[in-house]
Amino acid sequence: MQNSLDSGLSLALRKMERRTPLRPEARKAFMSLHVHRRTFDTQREMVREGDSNGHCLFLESGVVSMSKMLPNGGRQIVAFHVAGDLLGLGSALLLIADHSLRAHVPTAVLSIDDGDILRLAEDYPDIGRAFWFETLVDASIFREWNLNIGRRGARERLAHLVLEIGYKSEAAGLDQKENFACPITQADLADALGLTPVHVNRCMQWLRTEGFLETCGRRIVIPDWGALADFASFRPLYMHPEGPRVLTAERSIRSHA
Amino acid sequence: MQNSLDSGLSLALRKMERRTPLRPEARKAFMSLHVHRRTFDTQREMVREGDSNGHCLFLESGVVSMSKMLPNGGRQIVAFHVAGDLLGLGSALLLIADHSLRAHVPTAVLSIDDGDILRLAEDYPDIGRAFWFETLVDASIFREWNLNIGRRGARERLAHLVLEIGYKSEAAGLDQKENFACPITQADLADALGLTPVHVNRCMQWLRTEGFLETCGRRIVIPDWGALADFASFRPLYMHPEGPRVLTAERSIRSHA
DNA sequence: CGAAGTTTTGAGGACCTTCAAAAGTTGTGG
DNA sequence: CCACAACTTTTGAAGGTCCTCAAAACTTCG
Repeated sequence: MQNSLDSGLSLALRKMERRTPLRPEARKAFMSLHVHRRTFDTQREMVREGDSNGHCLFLESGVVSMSKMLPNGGRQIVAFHVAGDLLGLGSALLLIADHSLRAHVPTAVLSIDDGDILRLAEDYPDIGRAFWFETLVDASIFREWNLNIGRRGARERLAHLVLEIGYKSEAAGLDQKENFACPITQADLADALGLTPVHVNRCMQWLRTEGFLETCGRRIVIPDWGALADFASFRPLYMHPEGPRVLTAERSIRSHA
Repeated sequence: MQNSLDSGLSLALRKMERRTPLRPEARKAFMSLHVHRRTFDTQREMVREGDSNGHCLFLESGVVSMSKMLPNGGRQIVAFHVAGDLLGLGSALLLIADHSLRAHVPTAVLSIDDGDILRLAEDYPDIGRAFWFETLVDASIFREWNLNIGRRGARERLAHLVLEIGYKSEAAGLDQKENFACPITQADLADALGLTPVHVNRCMQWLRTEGFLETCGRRIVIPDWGALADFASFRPLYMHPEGPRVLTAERSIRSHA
């Protein structure tokens, strides 16, 4: 069993190291994390708003959304995650989950104890920095969603989300960004965009008739990436693919005391 | 000069320590940070989207907004900050600013070199954890804004923002949450809420006629906090006033190698 | 093959926007 | 201290985007 779990962790490590190279000791410590695999069916809630935290989740395969609810029943999806993502890094330090996590397809996660994550970040500063960076990127994506929901028209808004999902799928090594699986229903897209399912459907049709995209089954094809990116003013900088600042070699100058 | 700068830093420290107590060495290292004071007039841009980062800012006094622009001129304010807040912690690790910062009243900040922040986080794990926690809270607030903009009606949305500003003012020790300075124009509120200034004005009038709030000059009074919080489904949990998880004493169990 | 879920269609209406201008407030310099 | 300019808030009217409700067509899955 430990072997198959290892292979899952190494995916997380590979993804993290694409941005932040780690020192060998840190890599070894990461790989020796004690993990527990769990699987979830489609539409299954993995974490519920208000739960007390306890575990970080590494998404091995599948698609997961993070959402918040209103007392009147309104739901807002605030993020989508694909294989390779670290979910709920927040739970390492935040005591109570302020959001829910839901699987959109059959999904496998590796569950890691919060305390282990925290100790890892404390003992290995480069891992701590990598976690902090991931959190900063998440925050930046949330800001872009604010802009998207607050200030773009419905068609641009939908287009922007579709481009983001394609971009992330390619970055995760799952698909090409111009042709990718998108197993998210229009109702869920609506919840992510602050729109109604009916209106998402009409916007989707409009994007198709304009030739901006094609759908076949649960797959999306974007014939001219540049044209759609231009239409939606999509610039992937907000996902910070350039990676974090690297600390310069001169670590000696320590203090000003 | 160093003395007055010290008093600014100690405000930051006090605010951070309200959540995360630091060890004496860490506190001392924090206080010996090399800082540089800068002041900005009303409506002055402090950081522009696309700038390369270099400095974190500690907000000593004033009000600052973080915003993002669309090519068509649309602006979305994604956060407001008050005295005591650490702005642009992100710039420690993110190379390029994906947002602008603007002063809304005459404002003073202490500017700290990114590298110093990074080294501090690396050398003192408790400071690193405090920075990470601040970033997690910021991310949580962005999520709540997604929900606010995406799923609440205009009046609830405005009410929610007003409550957040009041709550933060009290938490920062500047005012009472039921009676606080709000030097933000309706046009800027509109940019934060994804609405037009005209509609913000009408919502404001409605909130007043319903008795939910009163305005006098640039001050807001909330006669019945509970009633307005209920109307806007405002629950401050998303700002995580409970503070971060504290690491248990047994630090010895290190690895599973 | 039937059941459940998802996408599509239609019609009417609400919420919020746009544009334009007046009234009120704040700040500045003579 | 007043006068004036600049900014902010307020008002009105008309229109568009997006919503609500409801039902039909299509797809997926057991």
